[in-house]
Amino acid sequence: MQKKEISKAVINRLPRYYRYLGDLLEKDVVRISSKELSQKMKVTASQIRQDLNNFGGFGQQGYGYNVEYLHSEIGKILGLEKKYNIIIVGAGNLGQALANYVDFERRGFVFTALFDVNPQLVGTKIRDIVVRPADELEEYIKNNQVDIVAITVPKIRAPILAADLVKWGIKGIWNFAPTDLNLPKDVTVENVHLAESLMKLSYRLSTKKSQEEKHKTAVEGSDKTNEKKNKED
Amino acid sequence: MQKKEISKAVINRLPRYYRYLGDLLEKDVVRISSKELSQKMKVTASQIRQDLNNFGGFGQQGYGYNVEYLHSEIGKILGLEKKYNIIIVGAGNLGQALANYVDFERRGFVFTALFDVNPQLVGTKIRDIVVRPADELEEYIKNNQVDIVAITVPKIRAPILAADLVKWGIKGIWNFAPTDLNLPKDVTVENVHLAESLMKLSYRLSTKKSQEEKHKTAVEGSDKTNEKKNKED
DNA sequence: TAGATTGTTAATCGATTAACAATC
DNA sequence: TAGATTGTTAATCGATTAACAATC
Repeated sequence: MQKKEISKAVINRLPRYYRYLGDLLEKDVVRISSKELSQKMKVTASQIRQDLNNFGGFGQQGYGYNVEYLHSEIGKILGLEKKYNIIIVGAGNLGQALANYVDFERRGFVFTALFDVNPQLVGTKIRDIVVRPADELEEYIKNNQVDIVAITVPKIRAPILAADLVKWGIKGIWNFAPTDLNLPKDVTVENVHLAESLMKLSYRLSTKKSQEEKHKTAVEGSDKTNEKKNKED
Repeated sequence: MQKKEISKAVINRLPRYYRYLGDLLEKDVVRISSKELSQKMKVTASQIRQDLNNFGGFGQQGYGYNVEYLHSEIGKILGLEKKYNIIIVGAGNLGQALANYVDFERRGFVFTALFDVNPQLVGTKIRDIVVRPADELEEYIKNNQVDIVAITVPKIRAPILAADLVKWGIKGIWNFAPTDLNLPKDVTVENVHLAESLMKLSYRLSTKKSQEEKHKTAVEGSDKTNEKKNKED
């Protein structure tokens, strides 16, 4: 009785629901309807109800959803009731920035170690996390519970490192290197490609600019044509 | 004669095409067919051809695509032939990490200034970029070309900052604060939500784990049922 | 009970894949 | 010319939205 596969689009939206519900919770909001939430989040109420019903009925007809309950349920779906030990390989600026990001710990993501090849960095501390030499990585993984490895090494080293990590039993990789890692399918890779994010921004900036120019010309040229359908992400 | 709107899914894929073509270029590959590229990128050849034909015919029947030409054309589409001045507001770890990321400059993204409210940070330098006091932000924007503002301030300050930036004429925002910014539609916001990325990873880790358990049980219980359709992102 | 709002089915819309004629 | 591969149309698939009966 295989449960229907949850689509990736739905999963991508879950953390955003979780965030909005967390904000509501902080404001002591007790209940919310799909309609109210849809207005806040700028999505359709229908989509919210469809998304949630992939995981079960969390609401009540005529009432809506209990904020605290729904928040906690989505947390469970996202696997946030568990604790994750994360190690960071690459203690450069990005690795250090991650290690300093205390906020993740609230959600159960704990940075337990940092590694780097650079002897200058080895031994230094980020918060209370000491930077270890990269050649101790294998041993560390064998002797400690490591759920996720954040890869913040240069592009060229990332694929080799990833292959090693897999060999040593790692199943979760948070990849910041600007490259795709081709790993066995039982290994989960989540990519953060900052350069690509920036390119998307530049694409939208340049098309928006040229649209405005076109628009200006049109207005000057003929008459008012002011209607603008816009579809945000 | 309004050109058909390019879908967001297509735009999201463009930077990845650009990256793969850049890699091929470095390896001195002269031509590539949609089929070869599709195998490298693990997408369908049909999708590649459809995507590219949103912007015009870059290939040649019987030959494929010229790597250098296609790379350069996608670069133009992404707006990478222009130069973008980026300032960073929030010179904490993440802001510093970005400022240090030299690689963006190759693509025409130049960090020109850093701002922070913390007097301890003001005056310090990241590479050759000095950290300025936040109250000089408005003046700086008025006197310098600023194309993109990277927001790396705490969640609570982000919406107010963003509203100010818009007031001062900023049209492009690269938002790292874990909140949505509701801004006029002529302002382009690109979000990088690291916490949400981590939650997606934890979702996939926890579901994969339970699938394996289910799978193991199934195998033990009955017999081999080893076929696994998998659909990666 | 009447009103509100969910859960869920059906209709629509959009994106992906397949197929093939055009053409290098 | 024959083979290869694009550009593009048509078919399929999936995701979003609309609608409404169920029910609190």
